[in-house]
Amino acid sequence: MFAMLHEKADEVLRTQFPGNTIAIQWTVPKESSFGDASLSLPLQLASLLKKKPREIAQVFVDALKTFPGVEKVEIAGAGYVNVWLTTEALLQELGESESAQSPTKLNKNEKPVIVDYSQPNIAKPLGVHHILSTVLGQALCNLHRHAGIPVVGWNYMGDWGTQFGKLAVAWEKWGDKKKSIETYTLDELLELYVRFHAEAEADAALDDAGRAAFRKLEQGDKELRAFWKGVVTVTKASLGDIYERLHVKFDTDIGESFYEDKMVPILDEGKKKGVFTEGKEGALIVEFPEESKLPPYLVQKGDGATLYATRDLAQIRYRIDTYQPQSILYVVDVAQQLYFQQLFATAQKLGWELPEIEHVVFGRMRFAESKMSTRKGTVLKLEHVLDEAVERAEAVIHEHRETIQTDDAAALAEMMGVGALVYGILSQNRKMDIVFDWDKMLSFDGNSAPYLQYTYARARSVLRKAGKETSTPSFPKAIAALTQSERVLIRMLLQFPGVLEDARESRMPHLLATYLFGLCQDFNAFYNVDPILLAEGSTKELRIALTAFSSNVLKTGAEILTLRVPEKM
RNA sequence: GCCCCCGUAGCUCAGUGGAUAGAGCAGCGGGUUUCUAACCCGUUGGCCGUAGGUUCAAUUCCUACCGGGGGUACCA
Repeated sequence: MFAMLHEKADEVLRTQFPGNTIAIQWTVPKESSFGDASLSLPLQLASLLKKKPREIAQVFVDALKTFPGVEKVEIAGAGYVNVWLTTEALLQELGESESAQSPTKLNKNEKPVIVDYSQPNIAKPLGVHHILSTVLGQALCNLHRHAGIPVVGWNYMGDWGTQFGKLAVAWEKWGDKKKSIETYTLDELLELYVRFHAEAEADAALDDAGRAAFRKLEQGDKELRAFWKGVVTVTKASLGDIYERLHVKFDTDIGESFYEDKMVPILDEGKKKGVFTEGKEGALIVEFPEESKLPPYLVQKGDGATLYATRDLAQIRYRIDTYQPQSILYVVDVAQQLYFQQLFATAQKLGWELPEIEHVVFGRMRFAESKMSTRKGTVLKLEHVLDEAVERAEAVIHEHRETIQTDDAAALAEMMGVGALVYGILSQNRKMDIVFDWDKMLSFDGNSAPYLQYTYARARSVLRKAGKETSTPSFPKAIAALTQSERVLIRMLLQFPGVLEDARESRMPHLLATYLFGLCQDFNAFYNVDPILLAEGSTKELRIALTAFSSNVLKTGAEILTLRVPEKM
């Protein structure tokens, strides 16, 4: 229907006002008194043609008023064309949009999108701030998969670097040798790491020992390799539990260590091509043209050691060669924006044929009081925040013990608590900084995960009572007239496929979160005003179908955002 | 110094060329013989940081400035 409206308007534009290249853009008006679809094109045309906007609008009105499925067309305001659709057309359109509720079949011919996210450091527990990249990245993976696009979800582990040398030294000095390294907890490892930094402040020799140990590890020292492997094993096991709670899944967790033997060829290539040149103190750098305003980019230290930058170049090469991706998305915070500009510019200078490559930036998590530091051990652990969230959810559930319907309060608390935290992050524009505040992060009412979950449970409850729990929504052929709240809800439901597309293409999951919240508001308003089970005939049929449709959209949308919704609560 | 992001209601945030700038929280007033009141309805509250410019139309685009955050070669 909308596609046909678009064509018709385009036809009018081409035949009545030839020679104009303005794009037709139908919008869904905010106010329902402006119709189901609106066109502001006459205003643009008017200034180009030096004619009155309302006269131009009239041409569109005349052409559209007899169009099938159109109930009413009006000129409004300065020269808008507002179109109302017939009930039949709206319901038909709704039926056609239903496919957005289930994932599109995987298109195997399409090249994959690599999403690089989470990026934890080995030997350290996840801090709260890690949740940003983790859930944003997962939501982006889900959005693409839902559209049938192949995805490689990539957890790029920080499993290499000087910190292992330091940890090895700390373990050697203060560790409990009776315990094998695999039986250490992350907390115990962190303790060693923190102690190392505390003591290194007074004893500079420790740092040297740490660097020396890492060099030995790089050279393949057997004992250190075993230690390193043990630490990696311990960390992965511990991370796995948290990822499961967050409903986050990766396709690969190839980390930094994987690229150890893949950097020399890159360095050689860069030198041969004259892209890498000698900088201060024997370092290898990339210089960019004056007008780019990019400062030099360091790819090898003066002492010959490699850096994160070196590994990232090797990684781009590897990803292109192995996956031939259509795009690579780096879900990394804004502090590394310049770094990624330099990285991408360097890959270009090397003359590589690059896929679309984008730094999906997000703001930093700040703390009202003080900055976090892993080295000082002042990090707020993600696990702790999740537990606190679930505890708060339990308290809320307890408050509602008189009316609660759930069969599994523990599962509900987990769903609500974790959901509240995740929703708080995904409902905000990712570019904004987030100031960590317990009450703000763990909101349970208003625009929050529990509100979505409650709305879903309510809808499901109605469907259970109607005996329509499992059937797919079926809309009646004809309905006399729609109530105001039915119409508002239908218009909202119609927007779901477009929202998924916008959220995916702009890599902005909050568009989906905002939409779902709006849908809940419209559904709850409908639920409050229009009786569903007590209605009769085709009205009842319609309302049950709308309830089923809404609940399906809610569940689909929520799960793309990694949330879970309960059947009862 | 230079570069990037942010500045919208008391607070936290949506909206980013179009009609009267929205929501949540907080405040005030209502709604339960109806399918879950974890809800809904109404209401109070805005020089959209400041000043110019572009446009038929600017919170949205451009320029400058002010305020906050981040970055700016041997960390990742």
